[in-house]
Amino acid sequence: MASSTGNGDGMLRNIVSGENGIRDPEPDIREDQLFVQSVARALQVLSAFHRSQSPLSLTAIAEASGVGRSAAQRVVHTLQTLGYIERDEAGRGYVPGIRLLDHTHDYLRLNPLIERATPVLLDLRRNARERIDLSLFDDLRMVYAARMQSKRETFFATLVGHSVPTLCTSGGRAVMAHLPDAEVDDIIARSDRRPFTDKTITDPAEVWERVLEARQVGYALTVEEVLVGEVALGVAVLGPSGRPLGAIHIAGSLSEWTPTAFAERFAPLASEAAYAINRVR
Amino acid sequence: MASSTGNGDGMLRNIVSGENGIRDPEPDIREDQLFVQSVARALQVLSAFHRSQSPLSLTAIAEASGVGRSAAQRVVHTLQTLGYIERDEAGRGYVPGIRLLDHTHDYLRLNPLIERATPVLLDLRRNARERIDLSLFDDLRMVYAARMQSKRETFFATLVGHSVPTLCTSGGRAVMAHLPDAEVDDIIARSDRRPFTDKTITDPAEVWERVLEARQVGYALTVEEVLVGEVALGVAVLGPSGRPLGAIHIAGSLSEWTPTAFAERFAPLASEAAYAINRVR
DNA sequence: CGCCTTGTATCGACAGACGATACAGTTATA
DNA sequence: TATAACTGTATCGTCTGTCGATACAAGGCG
Repeated sequence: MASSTGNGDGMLRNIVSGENGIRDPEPDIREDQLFVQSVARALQVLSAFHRSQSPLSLTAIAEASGVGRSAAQRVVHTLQTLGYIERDEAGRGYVPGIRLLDHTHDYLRLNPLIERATPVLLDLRRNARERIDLSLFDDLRMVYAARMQSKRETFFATLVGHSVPTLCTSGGRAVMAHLPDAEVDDIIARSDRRPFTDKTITDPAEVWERVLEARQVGYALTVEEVLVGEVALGVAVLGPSGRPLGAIHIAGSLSEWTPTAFAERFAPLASEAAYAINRVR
Repeated sequence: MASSTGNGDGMLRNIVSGENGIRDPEPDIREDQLFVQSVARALQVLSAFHRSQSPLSLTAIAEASGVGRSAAQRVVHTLQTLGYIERDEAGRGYVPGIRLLDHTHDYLRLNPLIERATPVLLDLRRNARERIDLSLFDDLRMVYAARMQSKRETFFATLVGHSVPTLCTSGGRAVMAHLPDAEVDDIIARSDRRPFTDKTITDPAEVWERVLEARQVGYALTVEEVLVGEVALGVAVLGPSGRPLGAIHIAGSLSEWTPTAFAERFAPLASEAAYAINRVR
């Protein structure tokens, strides 16, 4: 049941799952004088939900977060009191709490890129009539911060906070095109290579090819690398220093577009939008 | 220079500010055996940004969160290491970190209401061609969890996590219409009465009138109570037990609609959508 | 019906967080 | 230019507050 031919479903990553193939935030936490363990434990507990598709029981949280049962209990109690964790509707187990959205709001509000980008993206969506996303570059992954749907979408793919590997998304490749070679190598080397679909390109040489192409034309195009039937075009958005901070995506369906037609139609629009965002201070 | 005529700008709440008139989450935290102070401190530190419009310095965080400078320093250091706080682009001060969006994603993913509502809302937006929101009922406030823009919007009003008082929004009134009288009284009594605009209705009797009306017709309509020029229609979304969990909003501009025309056009659509969401188990 | 899992609660011991304090680097004021 | 007022960073000893162990009530399930 585990590995069959090697190209079966088991090898492909499931995009709807919380498991997005990105390693844990805590690689080798040094125990500084300044590093507060109890704070880290609290966030570990909250992070237990990253890998879950359903409400978690207390003991499930404990083992998922690698914290003792007692500690988990007390932390959960505290987080629940503060509204960061809630009981499930049905009363069976815990789910993340609504107070988390307050911090989401703070993050989005205080992110200058999002502020600059929002009006431009709304314009872009009106003109393009396809799905528009803004994703933020976070090392190995691109995190969606603003999503503007146009047609019917799968549920999970439309959520703020969803993240996909930098390696195999149009926006990620566009971002890599603006990074020094060494950093690109580094990202490719450290990235998870498991494919999402049969078309996902994860071979270092092939990825590099796409990155170089993106350097030439100013945008990156991916076809069915994350979602079957989807073509996506990404253009990087740069910070004042010229460093890429994220990317604009335009995504469409292969049932309506050929990849080349899609690129011809939307590359100018996306580039223009990215330019508008970069230009504003 | 403080209070002039009493109806000046100073009396109105600024919707773009982080200050949304909602009291702090911590009213009177009892120090249980089970309550972990250091966890609460960490979240207090993160909450310092709720009232800020710009990056905060270490000392600013300390005093905004009511935590000693030393403690704030260590907590910030930890949160930064974990990615929950970042340095500002310009290097002056701190802002919330991108890792917060991971928890946003978890919250949205694991919220069954959002899962059920998303496809319905996308349909609704396609049919209505106006802005569609899903807000979640959280005591005195309604928190926006999904936003589907259609036309140009002001930046801050479009963010996930934005919250507005239950008292004076269409969705909040629709929710109150499904609550027992005592709870409605309670909410009205505890709510902040500061108006957003000249048209904001905060008088208890008048609010009750609107709630009763919503009980009759099944929806609530607000005109310019939060944003000048905006008319909004809200319909409650119920949980399995019949308790209101949130609301669907449709919002339009008074430059295109009279309030009555807006209600006639969109009340059926919104009700139908809410019904579809309620129905699905 | 007893068994297993759920969440809740208490207590003593000692890990570890707290406040005080100090220092270096940068921006503002005299 | 001097100097004051900030920034962020770092160290240390005391004592606070968290940890693990342990126990118990309330459902759910065979």
